[in-house]
Amino acid sequence: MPRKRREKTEPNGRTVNGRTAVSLKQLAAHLGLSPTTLSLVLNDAPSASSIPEETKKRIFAAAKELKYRPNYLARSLRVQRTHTLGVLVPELSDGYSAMVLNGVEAALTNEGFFYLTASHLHRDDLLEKLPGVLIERQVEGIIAVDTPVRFEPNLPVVNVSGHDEIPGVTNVILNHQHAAELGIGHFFDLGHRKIAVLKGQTFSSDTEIRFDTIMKAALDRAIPIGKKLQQQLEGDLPSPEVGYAATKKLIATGEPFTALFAFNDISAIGAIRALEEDGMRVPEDVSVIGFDDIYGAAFHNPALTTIRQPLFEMGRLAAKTVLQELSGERNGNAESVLNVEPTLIIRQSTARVPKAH
Amino acid sequence: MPRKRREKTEPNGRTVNGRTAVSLKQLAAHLGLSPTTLSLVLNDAPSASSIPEETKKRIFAAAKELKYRPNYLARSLRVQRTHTLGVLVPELSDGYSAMVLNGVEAALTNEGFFYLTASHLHRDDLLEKLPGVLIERQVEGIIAVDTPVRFEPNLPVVNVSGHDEIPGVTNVILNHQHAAELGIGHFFDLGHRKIAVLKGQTFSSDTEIRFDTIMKAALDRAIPIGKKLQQQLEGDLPSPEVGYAATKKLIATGEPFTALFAFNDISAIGAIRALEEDGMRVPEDVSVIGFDDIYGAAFHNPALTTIRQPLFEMGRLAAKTVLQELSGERNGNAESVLNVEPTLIIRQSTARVPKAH
DNA sequence: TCGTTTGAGTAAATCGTTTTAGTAAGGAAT
DNA sequence: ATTCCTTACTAAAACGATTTACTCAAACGA
Repeated sequence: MPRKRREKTEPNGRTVNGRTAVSLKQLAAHLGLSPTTLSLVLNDAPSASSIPEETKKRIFAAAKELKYRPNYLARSLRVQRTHTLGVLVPELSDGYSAMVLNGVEAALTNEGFFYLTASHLHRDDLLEKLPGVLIERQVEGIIAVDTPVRFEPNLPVVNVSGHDEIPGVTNVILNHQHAAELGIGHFFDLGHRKIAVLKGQTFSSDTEIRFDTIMKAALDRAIPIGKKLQQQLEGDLPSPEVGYAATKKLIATGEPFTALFAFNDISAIGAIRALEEDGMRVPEDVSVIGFDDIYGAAFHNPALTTIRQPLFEMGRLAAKTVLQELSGERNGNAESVLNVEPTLIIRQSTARVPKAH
Repeated sequence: MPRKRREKTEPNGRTVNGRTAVSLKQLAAHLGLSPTTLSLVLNDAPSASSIPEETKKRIFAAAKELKYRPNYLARSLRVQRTHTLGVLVPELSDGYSAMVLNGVEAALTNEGFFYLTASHLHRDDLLEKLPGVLIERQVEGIIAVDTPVRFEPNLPVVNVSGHDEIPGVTNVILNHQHAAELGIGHFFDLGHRKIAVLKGQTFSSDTEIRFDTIMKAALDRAIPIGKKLQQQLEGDLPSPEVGYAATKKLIATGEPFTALFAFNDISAIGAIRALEEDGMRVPEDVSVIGFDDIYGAAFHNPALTTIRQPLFEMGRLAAKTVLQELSGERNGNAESVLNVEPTLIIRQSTARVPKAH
């Protein structure tokens, strides 16, 4: 049973269903006016002031009637602005990037901007290629989310959770010292002295400072964290699996600990599973702190105590910053770091150190 | 401390750092050739066969040296193809859309396509406006994810989890009968006869069939599900909160049940929390089945038994379908439904019905 | 009455490509 | 010696807007 719609597609790919999308020229012809006049009126240009209301009305009416929609491509080409950004992310389904993207979008839509997303999946070839492709498509700026910047930043570039100081790249980063203080401080206050740490995967831009600041905060409280209590996450699946595996290894060393500082919520969830499988209850036997506060952290069982990163806010800030550079309100060479603050969210995965210890 | 980079930004917004992005014309001038020749050679057009290797080499060399990158806008305008799709989603951070987007992207990147994402947040004004804006930007097709299609589909449109039969719109949908059979069948096999259901929010496109098929599957086994054992999710937060609230209400009715079929994993997680708060253990006292199998379902505590939707696959299929329509391999008016199959993933949130019942 | 405004528009260039339809020079064929 | 191919290119139109620099008529001022 054939259904109605596009009866035919022109060789050029343009759709013809009764009425092809009208161009300004066609609309002008229809009205017996020149495209110039229409453009002036439709865009409310200053020089349209001499055009009588009467004519303007006719133009608007015809535009509505024939469903005229300016071709953004043509306009962009002419005015040399695409109102489009490129966003580089490792992957979309890890909860982290999606939340940042949400913030990006919130900042962009009001300004009439859109964005092209490109996932590099931690693949070197894509990390090389994608920025160029985005630039070819005339994006006006690039937001790299947890992604190393390996291209010449000759357009506004903001790196969310980027830690390399690259001229021309603005980094939006969490105050990691503060985050580490909050986490370790919380453990310390609960009486924990044997703390283990899950270090992030090598490809994650936060891995190093998060680890270093945690070590420092612990040391400041005279709680050195030995080699045996450090485990690095391995594998690039955005699933709790990696935290699970790392925690298994941690347990296997035999070194006792009463608290575990996970790299993020996802790995904390995997860690808890591993701990419980080994007969250690959370938080009765071991306290666990996550990082990020993704959706779901609150509803995990036990609900995750975690260091919240304002991911939405970070995305929004990144986008706002690019927009400011574009509008000239901000100089791309100005201050290269924008800090955001973490919050300690105390839930059920942490408790006082067990008596035995 | 001023840093180096874009020393200056031209009034037109184009970057000038030493070397402006070169145009084909400039490259041609540099070589003493015409833009035509370069275009022919660079695109390896058939008529470039008469150009000697020597010249071709010069052209490629110069292009590389001056970092020539064709302006995609100009090209798109000329050839009337943007190689860009628009994707409409309710929200990015709910895990569902992100997963579908992942699949979309996987199908697109090999084909040189990109996509613009637009979230409508269930807002009517955005649902009206966004499709038009995407079309203005000359997207070649639209993928609507769990989003009603309220615009004229005069370009390829695929709706993921869309259930309205709209001429010209292809729906990618899960085989819900099968899904319901799997879930209710599983409960039945475990001995459950008192089954409660969480119905989705009204705005979700899957709400109706999912509910209807579940009711039907239950009835087929002579287990009618009374009004009191049905609760509808309310609120549009993509968080377990809504499942939690609905389950509280369910409990409040006093009607006993030993199994709960949640609308999705997120709400299942909230439901489990509510149940446990009320002293009912999962799965010992109540069995819970989720839907979707999002990341995290496996690592929830208890691990969620769930009906998996192949979300990645659905995204990929949607994108592939649009591409096929564009290439003419597929007629947009052909078969309007593409089915994908669910899988029952048995984990820890379901068990045999307790003896007492 | 002549020059100057003002009003109501328009022609043409432009953005950076692609593509169609050539051209001009040299050699081969007749 | 003329025609006809090749070879190696190029001019110009086109895509669909925006924008600069006009034109032409009527009205106004002196």
